[in-house]
This record gives sequence, structure tokens and C-alpha cells, in this order.
Amino acid sequence: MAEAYYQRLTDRLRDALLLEHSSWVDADGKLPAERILAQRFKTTRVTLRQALAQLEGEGRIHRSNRRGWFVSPLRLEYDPTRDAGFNDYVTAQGRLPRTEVLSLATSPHAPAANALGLSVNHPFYHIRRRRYVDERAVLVESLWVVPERAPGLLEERFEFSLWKLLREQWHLSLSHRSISMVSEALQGTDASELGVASGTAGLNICRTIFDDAHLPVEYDEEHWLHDALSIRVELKGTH
Amino acid sequence: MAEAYYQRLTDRLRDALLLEHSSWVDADGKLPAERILAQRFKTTRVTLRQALAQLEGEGRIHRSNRRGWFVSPLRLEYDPTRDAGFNDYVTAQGRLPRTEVLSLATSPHAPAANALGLSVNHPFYHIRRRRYVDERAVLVESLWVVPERAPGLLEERFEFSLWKLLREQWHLSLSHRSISMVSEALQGTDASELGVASGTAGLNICRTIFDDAHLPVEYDEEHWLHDALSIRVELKGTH
DNA sequence: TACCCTTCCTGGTATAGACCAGAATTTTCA
DNA sequence: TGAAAATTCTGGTCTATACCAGGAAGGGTA
Repeated sequence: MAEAYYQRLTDRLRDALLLEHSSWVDADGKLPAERILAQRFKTTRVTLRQALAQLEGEGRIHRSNRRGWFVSPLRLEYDPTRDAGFNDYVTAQGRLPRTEVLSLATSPHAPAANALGLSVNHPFYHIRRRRYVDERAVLVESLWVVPERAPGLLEERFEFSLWKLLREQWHLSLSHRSISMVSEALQGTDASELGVASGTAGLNICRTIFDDAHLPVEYDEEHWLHDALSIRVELKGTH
Repeated sequence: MAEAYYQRLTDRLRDALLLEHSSWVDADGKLPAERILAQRFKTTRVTLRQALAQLEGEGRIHRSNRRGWFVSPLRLEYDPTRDAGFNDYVTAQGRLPRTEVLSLATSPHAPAANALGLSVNHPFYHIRRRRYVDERAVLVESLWVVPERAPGLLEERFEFSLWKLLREQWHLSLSHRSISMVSEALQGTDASELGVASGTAGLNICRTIFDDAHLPVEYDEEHWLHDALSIRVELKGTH
């Protein structure tokens, strides 16, 4: 086949976007309404939406609730193996970080218990946060900290680095960790807290952390918008 | 709103899939035709396809060209920081690996040259391979090796581990590496070599490798089907 | 037996139109 | 002036239908 119309449409839209947000993208990076675009490119909304979905998959544009389509900002570079705080590396890349604490609680959590090798009834400090880059919500995360490692932790503030807290206030070493990353479709609470439709592409990052003495410290799950980050890991030495 | 019909459809389909491929999924893991499913769930193909796309995003099912929808196998666990060969870790997980060499050439390549700090005209040994797990093509990769590090490399066979070759035949150490991972939409050659539609969700992994003496050795790009793998990294020691 | 061709099945693309629900804006009125 | 209400705009969902193109399978032919 020559090539599907929506494919050529995708290419044309992509080119237009690369033209430094030129012509028909407004100052906020907002694209014209679907109906307008469909008309302009002489096709239906359905077909146009195929092209938009394609570009969304490429991480070039994203939708915000029912407000419209927007050009996606540069991906954030992120090294999940380092324990630099979110605020630090976002700032280091010239972006504006912000963290919101969504909830604090003490309760058991089976996946965390499993990952850390504790009994399923073991209570955890549960911290749930939402994090922004340049005022765009890019991830929600849940952290489950073993209370024995950091008694009284919930009295602290969590707008900043948890690990820094654990290191400086409780002198923990966080030496052993296992990290897993899986692509996912954001759903339920995660999707709605990020203000995206259920099914939006995301990346799930889980960490399990032990200290020097191999005592379990923390388990966490991050749910990122897929287009918001680029993972980068630097390694030295053969294994 | 109560909940979109296609959302409930997604849930019902997901449940049915989790029932150990029960009832209407055949032995090969093939789902019934879209038209059949649409009829069975009393909706249109368009709406049904929304639900299928949702499950595809979750990595539960995938489409094979125009043959139909299939249940996706378990994700392969993969640690990009280790240099265990593909064949080794696929086998270790009880799966069947296979590698096809698609092309061998000697030519310059700007991105590789950039990553390795060489001039853009610098020639590379270029190896392109397609790799299978249980006879499903899950990734295509291109490797650009610096000829000075492994003279005569192209005479070898590449159905197995390149790194093993470099270590054993050329005594290279591959100590310093930078790895980046980005979600992408598979396109062009990558998509067609994997037998999927342009725009299918994928994961792009790039490595830049230097040896003990900080001499550039190799640059490679892998394009994975997003539902085929789960990244897992194990780390020891604080940074 | 080996190959080619036809036919059928399946997903892929596209049209045209309708109504819904949340977000943003404007208007109204206390 | 300020808050509430109505309106408009935008994407989200859905129906019904049509035709296309690649894959698979069956059957016929050399």
C-alpha cells in the first residue's frame, strides 16, 4: 500500500511540531482543537485522532484531561540507581520541581512485605506523593518504609528527599537495592491523580532497599508518564 | 459518568484472559476475530478495538500483523547492566532464544561516532540482528563496533553473544558503560522487521561501551516490543 | 509431489454523524 | 465587586458501515 493517510498526516504534524512549535501551535504549546485540525487536513476527527495517538506514543504530544493537546516538554533524564533527590536532579536540568504529599498512613501492604521479606501483616509507614516538573504532574509514587528503621518518620516533612532524611536523621546506608521497570497502562487512582485518561502509557518503577546489614528499609513504586522521562544509567567496572 | 462501555469491556476481557486462557482463547493463545468478539459483546468493532488497544497497552495481548490477537507471554526479565548473553538469560528463564543476523557491513554512523567520541566519518563494523523468544520476534538491534578494537570481527558468527566474542577473542574488558532507555513508538524498518504495525509501543535501549583504558569499543541500539520485557537491575553499595 | 492461484478470513483504514462530560469562559445577578 | 449560573469549547465515547490489503488455507494443475 502506498501509505495510510493517517500516517502521512502523522508525518506532516510531526514536521510542523519540530518547526519550533511554529505556525499553529500557540504559546503554551497547545495544539488547535481536533475539529479544527480535522477540517484543516480534510479528514475526519477519527482519522485525525489516529495520527495524534501516534504522536502521543512517540512522546511528542500529550493530552491534558479535556483541555486539549499539548506539545510534550523535553524528557527528564533520570538515573534510578542513584540516590540523588528528585528536586536535585530536576533542578540540575534547569527545570522546576515540586512535590505534593497526598497521604501519610501506617498500614500493612502485601507487595511491600513480600519484596522486603516481612510478614504480610507487618505495618509500614506509607507515604504517597505526586511530583511535578515545570508544574506538569509527571509521577505519583508510594513509599513503604519499615518503621523499625526510622521510628517517628511520619513526623517529618516529605516535600523533599526521603533518602536524604533516612541518611541524615536515621543514619541509614541504603546499600543494597533491586530496581525493576515495566511499561504499563496507567489506571485507576494513578491515572486520575495524574489527570490523564485511564490507559495512558506509563512506566512503573519499583525499588526494594536494604541497608548495610541487609535489613529491609523501604519499598517504593513510582508511576511515571511515559513521555516524561528518559532513563540513563552510568556504570563502571565489569561484573 | 458511570464508566465507559469500552472500559467495562476491557475489564471483562482482562478477567477472561486471566482465567488461564480459558473458554474462548484457543490453544495458541489466539483470541477470536474482532468481528466475533464485537458481536458477542454486543458492540461495534470500533469500540471493541478500543478495549483491545487498552489491553495491548497493558502488555496482556498483542497483534501479529493481520493474523489476529494473541495473549502475550510472560515478560522476559532483563538486566541491561549485566553482560550475560541473550541466549544465556533467555535459557535461564526456561524460554527458547534464537538470533538472526540481518546484515553485516562496515560503514560510518554518526550517532555511534558521537556517543563514542569519534569523528563522524569513522567507520564501524555494523551488525544488525533480530532476536526471538519462543519464536516470537521481540527485538531488533544494531551494533556498531570500533574496528580498531576487534580487527577482523566480521569474519565471526553473530548468532551468539558479541560480548563473549570481544572478551574471549579480543580480550577486551568492557568496563565503562552508559545505558539509556526510552519508550518509543516502533516505526519504519524496526517495526516491519518485527512484524508489527508502525506506531506499536516499544522500548529503545542504547549502550555506549568503553574498555578499561577508556578506549571506545561499541555502541548499540536495541528496539524491544514494550510488552516483551521487564527491566531488573540489582545494585550493591552506596554511590 | 511441488507449486501456483483463488478464495476467504482477519485486522487496518476511513467516513459521517451523534451525544456526553468535564474545563474554561462569559454572563448574570445578588 | 464577587460569587454563582449559563454557555461554549474540547476531548471522550459510540454507532453503523464500507472497502482495502496482507495472511492462511484449500484446491487444482503441471
